[in-house]
Amino acid sequence: MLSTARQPRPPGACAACPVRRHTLYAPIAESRAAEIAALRRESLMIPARRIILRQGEVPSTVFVLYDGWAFRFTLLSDGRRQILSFLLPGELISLPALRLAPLRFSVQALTAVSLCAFNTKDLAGFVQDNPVLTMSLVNECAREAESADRRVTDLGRRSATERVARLILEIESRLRALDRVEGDSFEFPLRQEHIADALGLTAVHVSRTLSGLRDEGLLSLGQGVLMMHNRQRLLEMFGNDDTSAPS
Amino acid sequence: MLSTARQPRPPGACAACPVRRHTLYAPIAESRAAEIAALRRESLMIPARRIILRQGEVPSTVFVLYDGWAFRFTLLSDGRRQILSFLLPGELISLPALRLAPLRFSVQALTAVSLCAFNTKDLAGFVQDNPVLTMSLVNECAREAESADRRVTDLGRRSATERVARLILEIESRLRALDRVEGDSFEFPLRQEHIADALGLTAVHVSRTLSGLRDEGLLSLGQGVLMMHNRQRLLEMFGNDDTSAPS
DNA sequence: CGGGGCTTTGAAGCCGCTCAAGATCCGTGG
DNA sequence: CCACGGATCTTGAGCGGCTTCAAAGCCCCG
Repeated sequence: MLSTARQPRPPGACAACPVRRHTLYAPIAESRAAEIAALRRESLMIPARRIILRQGEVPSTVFVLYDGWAFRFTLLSDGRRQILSFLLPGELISLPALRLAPLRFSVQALTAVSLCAFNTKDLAGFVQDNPVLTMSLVNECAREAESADRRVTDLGRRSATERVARLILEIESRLRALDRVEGDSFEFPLRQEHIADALGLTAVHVSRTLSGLRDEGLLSLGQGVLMMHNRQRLLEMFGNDDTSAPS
Repeated sequence: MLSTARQPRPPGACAACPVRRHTLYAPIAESRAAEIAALRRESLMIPARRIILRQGEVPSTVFVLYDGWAFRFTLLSDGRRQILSFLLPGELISLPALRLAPLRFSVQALTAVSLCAFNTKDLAGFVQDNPVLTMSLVNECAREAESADRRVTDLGRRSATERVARLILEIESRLRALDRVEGDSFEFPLRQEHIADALGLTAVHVSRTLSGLRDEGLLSLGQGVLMMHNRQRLLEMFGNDDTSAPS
């Protein structure tokens, strides 16, 4: 069952890591997985809602999200929150940490998550010694920049309905790449408040917006599972410009 | 005189390049400037408003902006425009080009502009062969990501007045690092429509917003020159969270 | 002395916000 | 198994920030 509350899988041996091909170090030959394993310091299980990294700190640890969902965000002085991105299994938490500069955002577990921890300096050194990994890092960086540009465009120039639909399409596309979409439905643990804080809206208006999409027969959402009733039409209406990975 | 209409300086010898210490290849010893010079293919003068790079193409040339202003943007199918960032002298146009992937944005000259052109593959090779440059590239990338995050937060969670004030503070801070601020005033060639398209507003409302700031005695804007009458207060009111480089 | 681009100002309207009350869901403990 | 309580979602009513449409003023260049 696609339950939000299920426990995340604990990380196992790197050699058999199912998310490996989606991580930064994907290009490393399978035979060299031992080198990654040697770098790994430990693995962690963290409950939902726990803060993983705090804005302002200089983390000595870099995490790879093994299972579960997390998100990056900033808090304004008056309490308003902006979610900058959602993090899915296989993703690094996070690149900027490799700079040894103070973090400009915090990271919080959305569901319960499991993490692999690497020493920042060890990983940085390993990346520098492997040109192919460095390119992988630059690529990863560029992909993140593209996704930030897409979000800026959504916030600056699109309506609430467009934003919500496009966020859902983006997540579906990323989950599909992870092979976590079954038919037309997939795990979707975001609360409406998360959607609102990511898209510059209020939770109340997200509720109305989702009702609208539901009434149009485009999708339904409940029990932490999202179901697309008409993915084709959703794509035509909202995916035209540049959804990350159209299929 | 700080005129928008002045001709941009044409690039001279790399060894004497005044923007060198602000570019990607800043860490390269001055004595090795010849290696950069050898990579440079040509230099260009481009008039205001000309498109420099087009969304969708895979540019074989990477440009460094030597003098003048430019901006990155995307166009939606219905004609709406979102400006993603403004480019100032010394900056690369642009990183993602090094990936040899189709560009997700276009670049346009805001003022007349002079550029140094490098062959994409040559530059990519040079960067890969110099670990210190690779780190520089990653850093540059991370800085761009941070700035995109800041823009997302502004668009998602701040009022029109906050957005406009913070854009001005950001540009002032970047120009200051380039030593292009004289006292409280600096060159500011953006039309109100550029501000609007960068901040998710309309030009009309930017006009009202600027009037408000002017009436508060905070700044004045005309002839392509912006003057801060009370930088201190402007910083206190709008710079609290994370303006790129507070001074 | 025109004329085109840009800015300013006004009036009206709409999208999304705020405040508030109910309904529903879900984990917890009896 | 049921009852409770907190979190989440839904719905309504009224408001406000920003937009749209429009007209007039300004500025600079030719």
